[in-house]
Amino acid sequence: MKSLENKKYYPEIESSVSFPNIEEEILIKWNKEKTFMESLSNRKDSKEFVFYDGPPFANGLPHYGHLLTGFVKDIIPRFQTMMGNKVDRRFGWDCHGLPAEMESEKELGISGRKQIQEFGVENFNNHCKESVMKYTKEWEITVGRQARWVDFVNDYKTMDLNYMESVMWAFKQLWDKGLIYEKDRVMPYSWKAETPLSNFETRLDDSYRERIDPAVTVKFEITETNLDFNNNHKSYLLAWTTTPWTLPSNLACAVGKNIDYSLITKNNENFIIASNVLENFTEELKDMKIIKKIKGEKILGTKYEPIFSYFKANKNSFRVLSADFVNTEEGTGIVHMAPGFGEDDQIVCEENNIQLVCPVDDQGRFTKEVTDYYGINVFDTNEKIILYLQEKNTLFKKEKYTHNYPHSWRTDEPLIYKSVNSWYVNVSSFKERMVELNQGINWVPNHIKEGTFGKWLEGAKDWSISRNRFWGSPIPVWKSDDPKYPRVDVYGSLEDLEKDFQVKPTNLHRPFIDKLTRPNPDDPTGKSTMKRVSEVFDCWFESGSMPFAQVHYPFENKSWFESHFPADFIVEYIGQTRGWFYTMMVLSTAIFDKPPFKNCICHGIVLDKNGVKLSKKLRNYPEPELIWKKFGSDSLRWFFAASPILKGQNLQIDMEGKGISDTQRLIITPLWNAFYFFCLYANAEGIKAKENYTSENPLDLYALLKTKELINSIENNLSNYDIAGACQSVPNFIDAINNWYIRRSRPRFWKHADNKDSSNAYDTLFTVLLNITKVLSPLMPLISEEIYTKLTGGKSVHLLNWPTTDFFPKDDDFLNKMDIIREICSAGLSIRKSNNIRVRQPLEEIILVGENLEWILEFKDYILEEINIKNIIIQKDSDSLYKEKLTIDLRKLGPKLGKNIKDCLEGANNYEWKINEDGTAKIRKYILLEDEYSIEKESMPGTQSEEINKGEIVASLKLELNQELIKEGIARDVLRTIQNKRKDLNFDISDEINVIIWGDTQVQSSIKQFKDYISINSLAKSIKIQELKETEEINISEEKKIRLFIKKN
RNA sequence: GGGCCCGUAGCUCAGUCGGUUAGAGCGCUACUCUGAUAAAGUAGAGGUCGGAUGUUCGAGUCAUCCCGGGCCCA
Repeated sequence: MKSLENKKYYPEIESSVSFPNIEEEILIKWNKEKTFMESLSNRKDSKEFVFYDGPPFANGLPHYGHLLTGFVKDIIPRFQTMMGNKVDRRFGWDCHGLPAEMESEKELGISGRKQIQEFGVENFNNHCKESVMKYTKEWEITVGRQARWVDFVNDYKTMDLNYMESVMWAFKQLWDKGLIYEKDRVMPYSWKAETPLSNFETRLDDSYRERIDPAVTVKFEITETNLDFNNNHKSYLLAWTTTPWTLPSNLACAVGKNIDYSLITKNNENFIIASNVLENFTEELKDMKIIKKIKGEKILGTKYEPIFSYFKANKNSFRVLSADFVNTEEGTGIVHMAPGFGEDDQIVCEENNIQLVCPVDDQGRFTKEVTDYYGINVFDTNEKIILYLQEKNTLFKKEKYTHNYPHSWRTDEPLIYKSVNSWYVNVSSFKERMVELNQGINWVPNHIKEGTFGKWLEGAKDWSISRNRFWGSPIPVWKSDDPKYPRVDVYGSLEDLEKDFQVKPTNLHRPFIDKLTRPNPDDPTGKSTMKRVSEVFDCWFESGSMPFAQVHYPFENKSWFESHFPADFIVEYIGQTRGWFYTMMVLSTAIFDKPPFKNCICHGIVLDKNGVKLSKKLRNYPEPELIWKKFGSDSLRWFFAASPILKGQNLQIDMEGKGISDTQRLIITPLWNAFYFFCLYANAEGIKAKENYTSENPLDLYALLKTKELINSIENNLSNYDIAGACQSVPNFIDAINNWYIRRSRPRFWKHADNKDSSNAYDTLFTVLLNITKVLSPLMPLISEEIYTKLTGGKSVHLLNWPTTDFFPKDDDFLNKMDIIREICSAGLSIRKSNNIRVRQPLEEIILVGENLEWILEFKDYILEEINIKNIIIQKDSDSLYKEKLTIDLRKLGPKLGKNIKDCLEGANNYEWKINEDGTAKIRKYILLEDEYSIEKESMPGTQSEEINKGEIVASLKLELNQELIKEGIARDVLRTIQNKRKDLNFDISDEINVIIWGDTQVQSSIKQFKDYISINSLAKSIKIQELKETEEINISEEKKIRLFIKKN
């Protein structure tokens, strides 16, 4: 069938290939040919599509979450590039912050502020600078292997001088707008790291762990109250706490106004406690008597004696206050308040003019006011304090309490809540504006806008942006060191600094920046000095500054920034609604009064098989390396892209990568097979195909229209940032091409290279493959590149424009027709199945009943061949095959008939209806208008007929056999048996053979009659009918057996 | 305790404006077909749509409550 002198226009493709190997070769090729750069320079003068790349922490290795984000960060820009836009992709690195410092401390074997200072801030920061970039190589390798195109050369780093200057500028902008203030506030505080942490810092690293703490219920002796206990005993408030160490700092107690409390008495002591917690104290309150029940508001104003006397003189203190946050879930319904160590406590006490006390130093030790515990870490004083309470007879109850408590992610020590001085952005003053601006952002999934993100903005609190640390952008505030001559200077540029300090800094890091001091201009004595405050920025302030800081705005690139802000598109995981999305929103609203981005995809979290977050400790995920080697990165990309994870849901991934192998098996391999088929036969026939949209062959038309449909679908979905939606249209398409178009067209691809229809087939398949490699290129960039380049010899599919559908056929109705043809074939096969008639047995005819079905005859051959039948009969109606069934339009009739709809429905289903001459229908006593019902065909019960296209067509097979048909069936059985034997003997497709067969007389006569048919299809040079005693009998069907011998010619 | 998301077949998920008998893909079983294809076709098994109550002629879909999971905030 093939001749050796045929010219081969396509590479010889293996049917089974190693996709990982192909991928690696493509990556090498891209590298060599600098394809990414070319894709950018091609679009030099095009409209820009602005993408912001969120900077990862540089000192960790990339994991699945990064891979996932990375795929999306690649898919959308590739698509937009093909759509004619220029899409810059600058990589960014988040260099500053606590993780970087902690890593350095570990590497240097030092810990804590004191040791860093001894080591030298300059040395320490130098080390941070090196250490923080140590995994950049690994990042480049991984990002490269996932076929993500990123510009690593022009990357930005948050530790660059230019970047830091822009951050400084941003702070000055906020300062000038009056949005910055400095204040003591209670914050999560790490006494190991000696710095407060922002609330999202404690969350993002999953810092909550189980911890067992003592929980004590203590007695506060009442000194003055309006309550009447009807006796003269001493009275006490019962309060509960899991942090006994905060008791020395107690300044008040709080109750809920509307909570019910009981006044009770036992053993000559009175107590106040919430009524519905009494059952938790049955033992301690055995034999108690309830004096009366009251609402919390009656207790307000009651005064008590502090347990510790350190702050006895504090004004307005030691009273019962009202607080909304009090509940009776745990404890006593009376909350002990230490405003130095609880945020809620602080707010309530401030409202009541109580000045807070905070007798704990930076390292978590009591200061000297607390004489008894001076210098001891607060956690170590818990037991000592409990002992003291016992001695003083103020301990009412002691328990162990297990709860989730935040820990420092690095050092594992429990955090404390502690009042510290910090710089704040007054976010609450413009949160309404953020909510408004948020309306202009398109979120994927949509519910993020009003849900997670919208709600977060509505409740936004002021943001603590300073950290008492070393490695970070400095807070650019200089203060007078003498409170008698106060002065504050804030700087927004290097130039401003130079003006006042006569030096232009070349490094804004500590300790260099701290060396800039000058005499206080407001101090006539000339003795005080302007010194920088010691804090550095929260690194989230820096990443939030990325839109402008990455280009050193406003000092450079002014017009660039103005045309590249806001971004068209960003993507990160859903948790960034508290992180990067949020901090960008804050800064962008405050400084520019604009949203920072227009479209944002929030993807979900990658989990293991059991729904547990992936973690290095658990090793509960396959190494990316393994996935690359086994399946390649396109499989992983598709697995992610087609999954619900892009709609904010979680995605489970198992150790063996099952979902990933399914992707390869169900998507990539079938696509490859279509390509392989094309190359195999085009080479065999010596054909060079060309792009051609004009074939009128129905199969070609169908393939082209399916392709057009696919292009439109992927384009619409990707334009709307619905990547999973784009993927979803592909399996159906591949099925149509492989299992219908190619299968039905197969004979057109061989043995008649000169034939017009054949070249149409080649051209069409070529055109289909060419177009799908284009539209799939964002979704599987490596495999589509391989197919494209092998198919066309072109440079790269990624340098092309998105295909236009202008050239494709317009007859979209044709698609429906062909789909009905496919349905008819399914019905035919189904009828065969239920009647137990094998497909090789030809049948006489298929009967199709319905209105206006003549068009089906155009497609006659496909049906005949697919279900092995001789003829098609089309009829208008047939009483024996179907009944007419009336279907009511419930949407219309439901409201009209109300309760009677049931009766009407029953009538319709029992065929108690008739159509009137005016087109109305009568069912039982109801009259239905013409548009309130429809008539469909319903096949008669039995095995011979099936409904198609929702009852518009009924198909039936004529099942009777005659001698001719039986003989032909036997001939096909024989052929199949010969073919199987060839396969068993490993003969080549083109080997010619000689055949000897023996069977009964019916078999013999079949073979004689269909000798040509058998020999042509099995490449048999000769077929002899001859007795074969030695060879085994083979069943060729349920009834027939033959003996068969074949050998190569 | 509050907010957001989710709960539909063994698995992964669709399910429009509430509408008659709840779908797809994968997996499983049987049969069929097959010289590009580790492919394909036909069928079968597999569902109290997390639970309850309510609204309605009618609820997977709407409302309320509860249960379970995830994320976030207290």
